[in-house]
Amino acid sequence: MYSIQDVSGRTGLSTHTLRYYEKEGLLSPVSRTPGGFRQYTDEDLEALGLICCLKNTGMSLQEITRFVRLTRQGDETLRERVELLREHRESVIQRMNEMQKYLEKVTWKLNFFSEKLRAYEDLKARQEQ
Amino acid sequence: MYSIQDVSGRTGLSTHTLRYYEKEGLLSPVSRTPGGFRQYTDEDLEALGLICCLKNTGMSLQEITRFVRLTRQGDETLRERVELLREHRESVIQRMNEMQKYLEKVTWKLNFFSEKLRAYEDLKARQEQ
DNA sequence: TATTGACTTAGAGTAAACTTTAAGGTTTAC
DNA sequence: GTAAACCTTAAAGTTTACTCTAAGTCAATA
Repeated sequence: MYSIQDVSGRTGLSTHTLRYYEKEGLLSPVSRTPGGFRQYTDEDLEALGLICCLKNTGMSLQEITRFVRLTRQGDETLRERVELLREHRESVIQRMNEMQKYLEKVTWKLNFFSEKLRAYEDLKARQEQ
Repeated sequence: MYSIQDVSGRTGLSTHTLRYYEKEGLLSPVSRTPGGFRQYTDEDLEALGLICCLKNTGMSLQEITRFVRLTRQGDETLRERVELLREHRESVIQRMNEMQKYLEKVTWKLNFFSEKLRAYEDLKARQEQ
């Protein structure tokens, strides 16, 4: 069992964000101590891991919420969930390919400017002589 | 020479966004017809290409604006621009590596659910018999 | 027992990057 | 020559994902 503070440390999400996610339905209601404090289970941490994974690959909180709701509805929704993940996976791959291309352009520009800088500094050095 | 509409079509940016970028200083003031209409040059298109490249690799408009301003200041700022691009390149590579790891997790989850779906449908088929 | 940190709800505030609206002027195709 | 299409600026509005504040109560630790 983990306090909200523990979970914040482990996930890198602020306590505000953790409560916000729960309120928005990204995370099932977390169990409480008799006094009403949140007690996160290993399962909750696992769920948060998947949420972060989806979020960090560009899925919107809205879509993640949809996925989580489907999960809660049980095996009836397996097909839909598989479909959702498959589409997400494709879009991530596509985005990574795009990124790769953009990265090549950045690298090209960087080399171009590096070369220009070298020439410029050579020139300055010669002028100072 | 290209109208704002042409450029919108070529870049995928809306005419609103093109004007917004110019107003915000991401793009140097575009030349005009006698009537005041924007006339984009090939150079402008080139500049927009770099802007989109940086934006699509996660650079904020603020940072892009900084980069563009440095470019306008000439060779004095070459070192700074090289530094900026180098740092950006590193951050893109790091993000891509992270994405790769997250993608593996998504793939794993997808396979897990696919298998579960297969088992579930088998079960249903057997029940229907 | 005092202090620190947790809890609640509700709602306001923030930042980025657009996106739309308002009110009007310019071009061009028929 | 006129209507449709396209242009202008300035400013307000939208969306996403938080982030913070308020105001009051409860729990745990030194």
